[in-house]
Amino acid sequence: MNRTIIDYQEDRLEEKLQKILGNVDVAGGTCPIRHILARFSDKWSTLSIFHLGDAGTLRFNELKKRIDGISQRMLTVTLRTLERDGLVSRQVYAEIPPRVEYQLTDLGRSLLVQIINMGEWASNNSNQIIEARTRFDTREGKAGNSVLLD
Amino acid sequence: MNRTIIDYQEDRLEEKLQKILGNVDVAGGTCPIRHILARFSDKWSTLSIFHLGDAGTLRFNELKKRIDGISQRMLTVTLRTLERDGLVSRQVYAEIPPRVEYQLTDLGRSLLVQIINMGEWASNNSNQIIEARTRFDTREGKAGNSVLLD
DNA sequence: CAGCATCCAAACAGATACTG
DNA sequence: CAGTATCTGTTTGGATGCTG
Repeated sequence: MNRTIIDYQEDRLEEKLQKILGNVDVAGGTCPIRHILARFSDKWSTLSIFHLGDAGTLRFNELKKRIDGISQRMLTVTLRTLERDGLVSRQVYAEIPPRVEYQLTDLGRSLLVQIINMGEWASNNSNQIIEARTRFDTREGKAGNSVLLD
Repeated sequence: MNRTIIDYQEDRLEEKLQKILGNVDVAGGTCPIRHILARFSDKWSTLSIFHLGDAGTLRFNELKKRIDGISQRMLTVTLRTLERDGLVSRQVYAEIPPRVEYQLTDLGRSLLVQIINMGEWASNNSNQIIEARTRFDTREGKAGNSVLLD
Protein backbone atom coordinates (compact mmCIF):
# COMPACT_ATOMS: atom_id res chain seq x y z
CA MET A 1 0.00 0.00 0.00
CA ASN A 2 1.37 3.36 -0.97
CA ARG A 3 2.09 5.99 1.61
CA THR A 4 0.67 9.42 0.92
CA ILE A 5 2.28 12.72 1.72
CA ILE A 6 -0.19 13.06 4.56
CA ASP A 7 0.99 9.77 6.05
CA TYR A 8 4.52 11.02 5.88
CA GLN A 9 3.57 14.26 7.56
CA GLU A 10 1.81 12.36 10.32
CA ASP A 11 4.91 10.25 10.87
CA ARG A 12 7.19 13.19 11.21
CA LEU A 13 4.64 14.94 13.36
CA GLU A 14 5.13 12.61 16.29
CA GLU A 15 8.87 13.07 16.06
CA LYS A 16 8.65 16.85 15.88
CA LEU A 17 6.19 16.97 18.74
CA GLN A 18 8.53 15.03 20.98
CA LYS A 19 11.29 17.45 20.16
CA ILE A 20 9.18 20.50 20.86
CA LEU A 21 7.71 19.12 24.08
CA GLY A 22 11.22 18.30 25.23
CA ASN A 23 12.28 21.90 24.78
CA VAL A 24 9.22 23.88 25.68
CA ASP A 25 9.21 23.54 29.42
CA VAL A 26 12.86 23.86 30.21
CA ALA A 27 14.39 26.02 32.92
CA GLY A 28 11.22 27.21 34.58
CA GLY A 29 9.65 29.07 31.68
CA THR A 30 12.71 30.84 30.34
CA CYS A 31 12.35 28.95 27.05
CA PRO A 32 12.76 31.48 24.25
CA ILE A 33 10.42 29.67 21.88
CA ARG A 34 7.35 31.04 23.58
CA HIS A 35 8.65 34.58 23.34
CA ILE A 36 9.32 34.10 19.66
CA LEU A 37 5.94 32.57 18.97
CA ALA A 38 4.41 35.65 20.52
CA ARG A 39 5.73 37.66 17.57
CA PHE A 40 3.65 35.49 15.28
CA SER A 41 0.29 36.43 16.55
CA ASP A 42 0.61 39.82 18.11
CA LYS A 43 -1.91 41.89 16.23
CA TRP A 44 0.30 44.92 15.60
CA SER A 45 3.43 42.90 14.91
CA THR A 46 1.79 40.84 12.19
CA LEU A 47 0.19 43.86 10.58
CA SER A 48 3.47 45.77 10.64
CA ILE A 49 5.25 42.85 9.04
CA PHE A 50 2.53 42.47 6.40
CA HIS A 51 2.68 46.11 5.39
CA LEU A 52 6.46 46.33 5.40
CA GLY A 53 6.56 43.15 3.33
CA ASP A 54 4.12 44.64 0.90
CA ALA A 55 5.64 48.11 0.58
CA GLY A 56 9.33 47.29 1.02
CA THR A 57 10.34 50.49 2.80
CA LEU A 58 8.13 52.76 4.85
CA ARG A 59 8.55 55.77 7.08
CA PHE A 60 6.99 55.89 10.52
CA ASN A 61 3.91 57.86 9.55
CA GLU A 62 3.44 56.03 6.27
CA LEU A 63 3.21 52.82 8.24
CA LYS A 64 0.91 54.43 10.76
CA LYS A 65 -1.48 55.48 7.99
CA ARG A 66 -1.59 51.95 6.60
CA ILE A 67 -2.22 50.19 9.88
CA ASP A 68 -5.76 51.14 10.63
CA GLY A 69 -6.35 52.07 14.25
CA ILE A 70 -2.84 51.74 15.63
CA SER A 71 -1.81 54.39 18.13
CA GLN A 72 1.51 56.18 17.88
CA ARG A 73 2.65 54.57 21.08
CA MET A 74 1.87 51.03 19.97
CA LEU A 75 3.56 51.53 16.63
CA THR A 76 6.67 52.76 18.41
CA VAL A 77 6.66 49.87 20.85
CA THR A 78 5.98 47.33 18.11
CA LEU A 79 8.72 48.61 15.85
CA ARG A 80 11.22 48.65 18.72
CA THR A 81 10.43 45.06 19.55
CA LEU A 82 10.71 43.97 15.93
CA GLU A 83 13.96 45.89 15.55
CA ARG A 84 15.32 44.36 18.72
CA ASP A 85 14.50 40.87 17.45
CA GLY A 86 16.34 41.58 14.21
CA LEU A 87 13.16 41.34 12.14
CA VAL A 88 13.02 44.98 11.07
CA SER A 89 15.81 47.41 10.27
CA ARG A 90 15.62 51.07 11.21
CA GLN A 91 17.50 53.66 9.19
CA VAL A 92 17.69 57.19 10.58
CA TYR A 93 18.55 60.08 8.26
CA ALA A 94 19.99 63.13 10.00
CA GLU A 95 17.75 65.64 8.31
CA ILE A 96 15.28 68.26 9.36
CA PRO A 97 12.53 67.26 9.54
CA PRO A 98 13.77 63.85 10.61
CA ARG A 99 13.28 60.86 8.34
CA VAL A 100 13.30 57.27 9.58
CA GLU A 101 12.83 54.35 7.26
CA TYR A 102 11.82 50.85 8.24
CA GLN A 103 12.06 47.63 6.27
CA LEU A 104 12.09 43.92 6.87
CA THR A 105 15.42 42.18 7.32
CA ASP A 106 16.07 38.80 5.69
CA LEU A 107 15.02 37.21 8.94
CA GLY A 108 11.87 39.32 8.94
CA ARG A 109 11.03 38.23 5.39
CA SER A 110 11.44 34.59 6.32
CA LEU A 111 9.07 35.17 9.22
CA LEU A 112 6.66 36.84 6.82
CA VAL A 113 6.51 33.63 4.80
CA GLN A 114 5.53 31.73 7.92
CA ILE A 115 2.91 34.24 8.97
CA ILE A 116 1.38 34.15 5.52
CA ASN A 117 1.13 30.38 5.80
CA MET A 118 -0.69 30.80 9.07
CA GLY A 119 -2.92 33.40 7.48
CA GLU A 120 -3.76 30.99 4.67
CA TRP A 121 -4.67 28.26 7.11
CA ALA A 122 -6.83 30.69 9.04
CA SER A 123 -8.45 31.90 5.87
CA ASN A 124 -9.11 28.39 4.57
CA ASN A 125 -10.58 27.22 7.86
CA SER A 126 -12.34 30.31 9.14
CA ASN A 127 -15.70 29.07 7.94
CA GLN A 128 -15.39 25.82 9.85
CA ILE A 129 -14.39 27.71 12.97
CA ILE A 130 -17.17 30.23 12.70
CA GLU A 131 -19.70 27.45 12.20
CA ALA A 132 -18.32 25.59 15.21
CA ARG A 133 -18.68 28.71 17.32
CA THR A 134 -22.24 29.23 16.23
CA ARG A 135 -23.08 25.61 17.05
CA PHE A 136 -21.42 25.90 20.45
CA ASP A 137 -23.11 29.18 21.31
CA THR A 138 -26.61 28.12 20.31
CA ARG A 139 -26.18 24.86 22.22
CA GLU A 140 -25.06 26.81 25.27
CA GLY A 141 -27.89 29.24 24.73
CA LYS A 142 -30.47 26.51 25.06
CA ALA A 143 -28.82 25.17 28.19
CA GLY A 144 -28.81 28.48 30.02
CA ASN A 145 -25.76 30.72 30.20
CA SER A 146 -25.08 32.05 26.73
CA VAL A 147 -22.65 34.89 27.24
CA LEU A 148 -19.66 32.86 28.33
CA LEU A 149 -17.59 33.96 25.38
CA ASP A 150 -17.90 36.86 23.00
CA MET B 1 17.54 30.05 -16.12
CA ASN B 2 15.75 27.68 -13.82
CA ARG B 3 13.39 28.97 -11.19
CA THR B 4 13.89 27.56 -7.74
CA ILE B 5 11.19 26.74 -5.25
CA ILE B 6 12.23 29.82 -3.33
CA ASP B 7 11.67 32.01 -6.39
CA TYR B 8 8.24 30.54 -6.75
CA GLN B 9 7.47 31.19 -3.11
CA GLU B 10 8.57 34.79 -3.44
CA ASP B 11 6.34 35.25 -6.47
CA ARG B 12 3.28 33.92 -4.75
CA LEU B 13 4.14 35.93 -1.66
CA GLU B 14 3.23 39.26 -3.22
CA GLU B 15 -0.03 37.81 -4.44
CA LYS B 16 -0.91 36.30 -1.07
CA LEU B 17 0.01 39.49 0.74
CA GLN B 18 -2.33 41.52 -1.41
CA LYS B 19 -5.10 39.10 -0.65
CA ILE B 20 -4.48 39.20 3.09
CA LEU B 21 -4.12 42.96 3.26
CA GLY B 22 -7.35 43.27 1.34
CA ASN B 23 -9.17 41.21 3.96
CA VAL B 24 -7.48 42.13 7.19
CA ASP B 25 -8.90 45.56 7.83
CA VAL B 26 -12.47 45.07 6.75
CA ALA B 27 -15.52 46.19 8.67
CA GLY B 28 -13.80 48.09 11.45
CA GLY B 29 -11.82 45.28 12.97
CA THR B 30 -14.42 42.54 12.94
CA CYS B 31 -12.22 40.45 10.66
CA PRO B 32 -12.22 36.91 12.05
CA ILE B 33 -8.71 36.15 10.86
CA ARG B 34 -7.18 38.03 13.74
CA HIS B 35 -9.23 36.09 16.23
CA ILE B 36 -8.13 32.84 14.68
CA LEU B 37 -4.50 33.85 14.56
CA ALA B 38 -4.72 34.49 18.28
CA ARG B 39 -5.23 30.75 18.82
CA PHE B 40 -1.87 30.16 17.20
CA SER B 41 0.23 31.94 19.68
CA ASP B 42 -1.68 31.93 22.89
CA LYS B 43 0.68 30.27 25.32
CA TRP B 44 -1.80 27.90 26.92
CA SER B 45 -3.64 27.12 23.68
CA THR B 46 -0.51 26.00 21.89
CA LEU B 47 0.67 23.91 24.82
CA SER B 48 -2.73 22.26 25.18
CA ILE B 49 -2.77 21.44 21.48
CA PHE B 50 0.79 20.08 21.64
CA HIS B 51 0.05 17.76 24.53
CA LEU B 52 -3.30 16.57 23.17
CA GLY B 53 -1.62 15.93 19.84
CA ASP B 54 1.08 13.97 21.60
CA ALA B 55 -1.10 11.92 23.92
CA GLY B 56 -4.22 11.50 21.80
CA THR B 57 -6.74 11.57 24.62
CA LEU B 58 -6.35 13.19 28.03
CA ARG B 59 -8.50 13.88 31.04
CA PHE B 60 -8.62 17.31 32.61
CA ASN B 61 -6.14 16.63 35.37
CA GLU B 62 -3.83 14.59 33.17
CA LEU B 63 -3.54 17.59 30.89
CA LYS B 64 -3.07 19.87 33.86
CA LYS B 65 -0.16 17.78 35.11
CA ARG B 66 1.52 17.92 31.72
CA ILE B 67 1.22 21.63 31.20
CA ASP B 68 3.67 22.99 33.68
CA GLY B 69 2.42 25.99 35.58
CA ILE B 70 -1.10 26.28 34.19
CA SER B 71 -3.80 27.17 36.70
CA GLN B 72 -7.07 25.31 36.82
CA ARG B 73 -8.91 28.38 35.73
CA MET B 74 -6.75 28.95 32.66
CA LEU B 75 -6.97 25.32 31.61
CA THR B 76 -10.75 25.48 31.85
CA VAL B 77 -10.92 28.73 29.90
CA THR B 78 -8.47 27.49 27.28
CA LEU B 79 -10.25 24.20 26.75
CA ARG B 80 -13.62 25.93 26.44
CA THR B 81 -12.25 28.27 23.81
CA LEU B 82 -10.68 25.43 21.86
CA GLU B 83 -13.88 23.41 22.12
CA ARG B 84 -15.92 26.36 20.99
CA ASP B 85 -13.69 26.83 17.95
CA GLY B 86 -14.12 23.16 17.03
CA LEU B 87 -10.44 22.37 17.63
CA VAL B 88 -10.91 20.10 20.64
CA SER B 89 -13.69 17.65 21.44
CA ARG B 90 -14.96 17.15 24.97
CA GLN B 91 -16.50 13.84 26.00
CA VAL B 92 -18.25 13.67 29.35
CA TYR B 93 -18.87 10.27 30.97
CA ALA B 94 -21.74 10.22 33.45
CA GLU B 95 -19.81 8.48 36.19
CA ILE B 96 -18.91 9.17 39.78
CA PRO B 97 -16.30 10.51 40.10
CA PRO B 98 -16.84 12.37 36.83
CA ARG B 99 -14.58 11.67 33.87
CA VAL B 100 -14.08 14.10 31.02
CA GLU B 101 -11.85 13.30 28.08
CA TYR B 102 -10.40 15.75 25.63
CA GLN B 103 -8.86 15.19 22.23
CA LEU B 104 -8.07 17.11 19.10
CA THR B 105 -10.62 17.16 16.29
CA ASP B 106 -9.52 16.81 12.67
CA LEU B 107 -9.51 20.58 12.47
CA GLY B 108 -7.40 20.70 15.62
CA ARG B 109 -4.90 18.28 14.17
CA SER B 110 -4.58 20.33 11.02
CA LEU B 111 -3.91 23.35 13.22
CA LEU B 112 -1.32 21.34 15.10
CA VAL B 113 0.59 20.81 11.85
CA GLN B 114 0.69 24.56 11.32
CA ILE B 115 1.77 25.30 14.86
CA ILE B 116 4.55 22.77 14.60
CA ASN B 117 5.75 24.51 11.46
CA MET B 118 5.85 27.76 13.39
CA GLY B 119 7.66 26.04 16.20
CA GLU B 120 10.25 24.73 13.77
CA TRP B 121 10.82 28.18 12.34
CA ALA B 122 11.17 29.58 15.84
CA SER B 123 13.52 26.81 16.82
CA ASN B 124 15.66 27.19 13.70
CA ASN B 125 15.91 30.95 14.09
CA SER B 126 15.98 31.41 17.83
CA ASN B 127 19.74 31.82 17.86
CA GLN B 128 19.62 34.65 15.34
CA ILE B 129 16.91 36.36 17.32
CA ILE B 130 18.68 35.99 20.64
CA GLU B 131 21.88 37.35 19.14
CA ALA B 132 19.99 40.28 17.66
CA ARG B 133 18.50 41.04 21.05
CA THR B 134 21.87 40.94 22.74
CA ARG B 135 23.33 43.28 20.12
CA PHE B 136 20.41 45.65 20.50
CA ASP B 137 20.53 45.66 24.29
CA THR B 138 24.27 46.22 24.60
CA ARG B 139 24.10 48.99 22.02
CA GLU B 140 21.28 50.61 23.97
CA GLY B 141 23.20 50.06 27.17
CA LYS B 142 26.07 52.14 25.92
CA ALA B 143 23.76 54.91 24.79
CA GLY B 144 22.00 55.23 28.11
CA ASN B 145 18.62 53.67 28.81
CA SER B 146 19.06 49.93 28.88
CA VAL B 147 15.96 48.57 30.51
CA LEU B 148 13.49 49.41 27.75
CA LEU B 149 12.58 45.78 27.18
CA ASP B 150 12.95 42.70 29.28
C1' DC C 1 -12.66 14.59 39.62
C1' DA C 2 -13.80 18.49 37.09
C1' DG C 3 -15.28 22.36 37.27
C1' DC C 4 -17.43 27.51 38.45
C1' DA C 5 -17.35 32.08 41.05
C1' DT C 6 -14.97 35.69 43.02
C1' DC C 7 -11.27 38.69 44.19
C1' DC C 8 -7.15 40.99 43.15
C1' DA C 9 -2.49 42.18 41.14
C1' DA C 10 0.05 42.89 37.03
C1' DA C 11 0.50 43.54 32.16
C1' DC C 12 -1.43 45.80 28.17
C1' DA C 13 -3.01 49.39 25.37
C1' DG C 14 -5.44 53.97 24.26
C1' DA C 15 -5.52 59.06 24.85
C1' DT C 16 -3.16 63.12 25.68
C1' DA C 17 0.53 66.41 26.12
C1' DC C 18 5.15 67.58 25.18
C1' DT C 19 10.01 67.67 22.41
C1' DG C 20 14.51 67.63 19.31
C1' DC D 1 8.45 64.20 11.48
C1' DA D 2 9.24 60.88 14.76
C1' DG D 3 9.08 60.10 18.61
C1' DT D 4 8.96 60.20 24.55
C1' DA D 5 6.42 60.57 29.01
C1' DT D 6 2.56 60.05 31.73
C1' DC D 7 -1.94 58.88 33.11
C1' DT D 8 -5.62 55.81 33.02
C1' DG D 9 -9.15 52.31 31.61
C1' DT D 10 -9.25 47.48 30.22
C1' DT D 11 -7.80 42.84 29.94
C1' DT D 12 -5.38 39.02 31.67
C1' DG D 13 -4.24 35.55 34.74
C1' DG D 14 -3.13 33.63 39.36
C1' DA D 15 -4.99 32.35 44.06
C1' DT D 16 -8.59 30.82 46.73
C1' DG D 17 -12.92 28.78 48.18
C1' DC D 18 -16.94 26.20 46.97
C1' DT D 19 -19.91 22.47 44.33
C1' DG D 20 -22.21 18.12 41.89
